[in-house]
Amino acid sequence: MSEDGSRTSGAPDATSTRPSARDRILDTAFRLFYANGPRGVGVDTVIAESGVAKATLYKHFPRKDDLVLAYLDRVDTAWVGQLRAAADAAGRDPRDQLVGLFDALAAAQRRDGYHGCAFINTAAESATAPDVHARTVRHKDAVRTWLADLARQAGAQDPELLARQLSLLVDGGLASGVLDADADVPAAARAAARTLVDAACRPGG
Amino acid sequence: MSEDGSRTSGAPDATSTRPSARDRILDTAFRLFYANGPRGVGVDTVIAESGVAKATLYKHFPRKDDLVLAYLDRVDTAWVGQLRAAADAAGRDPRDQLVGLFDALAAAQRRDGYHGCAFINTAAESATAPDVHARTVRHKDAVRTWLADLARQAGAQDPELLARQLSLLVDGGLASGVLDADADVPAAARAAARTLVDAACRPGG
DNA sequence: TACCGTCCAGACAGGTCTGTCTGGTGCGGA
DNA sequence: TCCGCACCAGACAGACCTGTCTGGACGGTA
Repeated sequence: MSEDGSRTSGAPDATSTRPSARDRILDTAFRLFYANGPRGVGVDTVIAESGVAKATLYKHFPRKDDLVLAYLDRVDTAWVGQLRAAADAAGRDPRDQLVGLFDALAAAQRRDGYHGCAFINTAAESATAPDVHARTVRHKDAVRTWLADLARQAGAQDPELLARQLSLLVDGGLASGVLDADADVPAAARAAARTLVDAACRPGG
Repeated sequence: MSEDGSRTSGAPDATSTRPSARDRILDTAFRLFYANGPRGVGVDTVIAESGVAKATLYKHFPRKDDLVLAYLDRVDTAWVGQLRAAADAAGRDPRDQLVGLFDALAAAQRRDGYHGCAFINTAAESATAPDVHARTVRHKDAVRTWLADLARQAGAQDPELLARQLSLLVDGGLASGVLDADADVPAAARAAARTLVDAACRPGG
């Protein structure tokens, strides 16, 4: 995973050094891929907007697919971090955390250029791409495992089921984001989460 | 809307007439577009597999986008029909219908070549396509309006909210279908729907 | 027979895409 | 001073894509 140690050696002069070519490529790819879908962005565009030579790009990412996977890895880190932060901000009660994580959905919708779930979008446009497929499954599994842990801490009757249900709500909310960032969606998802969490954690239910 | 009256004149011999060129194009496009995404299928492939001349295809669908929209219209009709059929099969109680429609999700997942929601997939891969965008929004609105009607008949406290929540579950289930037809997804969605419907229709809730 | 509409077959132009290759620049260390 | 490394700039090949165009076959009708 960690292959880049350019930062560990210490930059001598932070003001004069611009980001490395690799970082510029990734930053540009992240922005363009999310906005247009990886398939909708040519390598030439990434090159032009990141101010990098073609040979440099292909040195760091021998295939375009490698760049797409690196993009997905970056999305994974960012999105999981946002979900955890929103959950933490909701307090110490795991039940509140399971509901509060939907604030990340609301925050994402408010951001400019919001366009739904990068994983779903990428998987949708590359039907036959085992690597993309695998990354997406791994990402969704990681989120669901985390949700199941929280559900277990919350004392849910069937933590796996609750995790899957909340995961459906998250994915549904993100999927609708491809179209229009309907402001009512996050609130509805959050309310549904509250209902499901309460029902799953009720002693008799 | 209705521009083709080839069927109304009455076919003289049903056994010897193969489908019209237009139908063959649409059938082939439906199959290929759903499997690979419209962007992943070239016009030449549609022509080859439907046994049609290029000029014929472009006579019926002057732009490839026109064919994509016709494909989405066909998906809309089919999917809405399946949802309504599943709801009807669940009995006469609107609450049962709101839950039973998730059987359509289960049935879809069992079908060979299942690949999630054609609308979401198409919208995801064509970020800047107003027509595709509009058709998808129209489709989702139609489903949600129907759900809201059912929710109103079921006596839900806030029919619009319940409709939106169930819609999220459907979309979430379909979105996950792009990856793997996880057999647990429809059951979880159905169970969540039951919980949400019960909570929304409870006198004190 | 002559005509017309629908259709098949395929060449073609013009564009975009990925990935390779050549050539030149600037910098740090031996 | 020389070498090696990372990088910039851009030409190029080969494949694929959309959309247009030509030429001909077939069936029904006057």
